[in-house]
Amino acid sequence: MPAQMSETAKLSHQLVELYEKLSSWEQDVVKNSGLSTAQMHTIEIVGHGAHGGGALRMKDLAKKMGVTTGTLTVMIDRLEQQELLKRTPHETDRRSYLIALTEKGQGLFNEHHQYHLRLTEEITATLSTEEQALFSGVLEKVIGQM
Amino acid sequence: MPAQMSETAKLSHQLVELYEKLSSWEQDVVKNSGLSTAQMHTIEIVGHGAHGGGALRMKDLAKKMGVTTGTLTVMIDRLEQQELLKRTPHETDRRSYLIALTEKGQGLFNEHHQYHLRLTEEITATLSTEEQALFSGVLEKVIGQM
DNA sequence: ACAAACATCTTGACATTCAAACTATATCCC
DNA sequence: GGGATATAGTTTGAATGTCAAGATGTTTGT
Repeated sequence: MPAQMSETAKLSHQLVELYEKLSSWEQDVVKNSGLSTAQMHTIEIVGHGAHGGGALRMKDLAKKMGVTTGTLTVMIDRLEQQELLKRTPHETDRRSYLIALTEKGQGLFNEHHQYHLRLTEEITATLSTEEQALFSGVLEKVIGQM
Repeated sequence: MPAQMSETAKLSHQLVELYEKLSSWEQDVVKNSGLSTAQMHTIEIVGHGAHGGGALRMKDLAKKMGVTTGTLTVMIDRLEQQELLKRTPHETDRRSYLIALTEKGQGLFNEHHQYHLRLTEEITATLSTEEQALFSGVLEKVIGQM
């Protein structure tokens, strides 16, 4: 089915392009913060966890980020040195820590979140309200498929 | 405008989520290839360049990837050792090389491209033909805004 | 209470990355 | 043409990121 295939190829290309652009946008934004992208990514995940399901343990955070706990140990060490986040003992499991943002880290997260909102506004500026709702609906389906 | 704002916040969150999922999907796929994600990314850019505008110089490739030329030198060294791509002298500028895929590299690129197509098919499986076309149209606008 | 499983940290070995210094070539300007 | 300047790529040194394997302390199941 060549017609169908060609539509898939087009969409695939667009997804790659979107990904590339988001990636380089994020790199540019992060560059001005003094952190590496990996460090900012950690801040983002921890910050999001704080909104959603609460503080994460090292293991869960590592899994979510796709790295080993050994990698995460030094990452958290560095961010803790910069007072952006902190380890607090798990209440019932003394092997575990819960990783949470400090006030300073929360501030950085909020600031970065604002950048995301601004980017989203920019890239949806040409869409009508209906198109935005539609885009959102399709994204929900697409994300659900992954 | 809180209603408008809330829609933007939702879209922003969805974009982040899409990005995260694409990212971890790519990591999983690449893991089984023996290359790092950065190396596969290089293969992808060079491969795409080959379709579009022809072979790239080191400097252009570095810019496209958001790394310094120093970083790219060792990246290309490694990929050349693995015979996935090669430097060829620039015809008129003897300071420059043109970076191109070898046959082996082209094979890897094609294989990876197939993975992308398959993923795209999967994640659009629940969309009707109209929704797909609509999604594609919105993506085009969005990408154009970046 | 004891063994097995678990969560984290530490260590050692590489890979990745950048900025800055360096080499070779190209371009500009007189 | 020829010297000054700019550019392309490489090399170097230092910091960061990464993993696998082993060590330590904790929890769980029996």
